Amino acid sequence: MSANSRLTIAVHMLSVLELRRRRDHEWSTSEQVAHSVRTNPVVVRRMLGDLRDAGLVESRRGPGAGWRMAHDATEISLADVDDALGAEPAYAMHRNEPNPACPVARGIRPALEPVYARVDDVVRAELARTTLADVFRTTMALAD
Amino acid sequence: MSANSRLTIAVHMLSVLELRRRRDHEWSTSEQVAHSVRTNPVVVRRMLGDLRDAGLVESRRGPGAGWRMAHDATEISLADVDDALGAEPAYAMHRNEPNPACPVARGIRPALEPVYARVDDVVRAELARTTLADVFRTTMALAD
DNA sequence: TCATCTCGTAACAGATGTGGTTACGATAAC
DNA sequence: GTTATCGTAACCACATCTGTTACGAGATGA
Repeated sequence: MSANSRLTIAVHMLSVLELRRRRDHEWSTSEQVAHSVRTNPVVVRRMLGDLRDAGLVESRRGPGAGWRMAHDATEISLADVDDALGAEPAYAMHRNEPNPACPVARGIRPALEPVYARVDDVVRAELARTTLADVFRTTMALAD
Repeated sequence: MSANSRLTIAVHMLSVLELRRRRDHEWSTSEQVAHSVRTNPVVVRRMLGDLRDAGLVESRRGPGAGWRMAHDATEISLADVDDALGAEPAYAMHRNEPNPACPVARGIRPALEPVYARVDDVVRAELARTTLADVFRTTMALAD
């Protein structure tokens, strides 16, 4: 299984917050967000909870409570969202230690490390080029 | 769970083939490769089987059989290996259809698609810059 | 022909990650 | 105090990946 749809879901949730805010609903409930994503409100609260811990959204409790974005959509990039989700790099080293008796096993990890670091850099740089406002604008334009 | 150590393992296996070839062992068995990676020979045969289907390695059966690289290490890039493994993009769309009654749900996927496509492009481009020969050279240099 | 070696591959178990669900306490508005 | 909603634990279901056993297929050489 891959964890690779989490960024999509998070951006979807944030876009729902943005849409509702523009329609004069400052706060949105996990139930309302869940309805658009077609998932369970607990799933929404879990993921928005991660985003709140990273400072991207705010939550409020009690009646009339819910969630809202903590910043303007122009100030949040997809890289920020990916970070907030604790996303792991696309490529990782061995899960189990390889055999140190073999020179390949000893040297392969330090050899691949800088390669993977560069890959991670370009991914983050590319994600940083797009903001939630960009995504929201395109989303609305393509909704019909 | 993430499938993200597969490229590492594959490059490790190919490097073992390269090392043994340079030591005048043209063919290597899955048992020998498994010893360096510290895994099961069947795991090696499965993964090298994928690489063979992509034309990166060759296999032979019977006594004295095994595996060898099908090309020079300078001619195979990490992007080729990743392709051969059938690697999936780092980011994917929703697993379940979102609610078409919501404009965000309707527009979010076409809006994110080009973003993810660009991410995939830069990842592939970065991986294409490194060949197996590059990795092998660095691996040997860092083995001690 | 036969013994032997190794690949090729099916089948299954275990670990792990993600998402969905239920449940219930905490909090805040009225 | 009633009500709405978050916060979070607990559990299940499901998919993927890895490791393992098992055994047939193919090739070599005596």
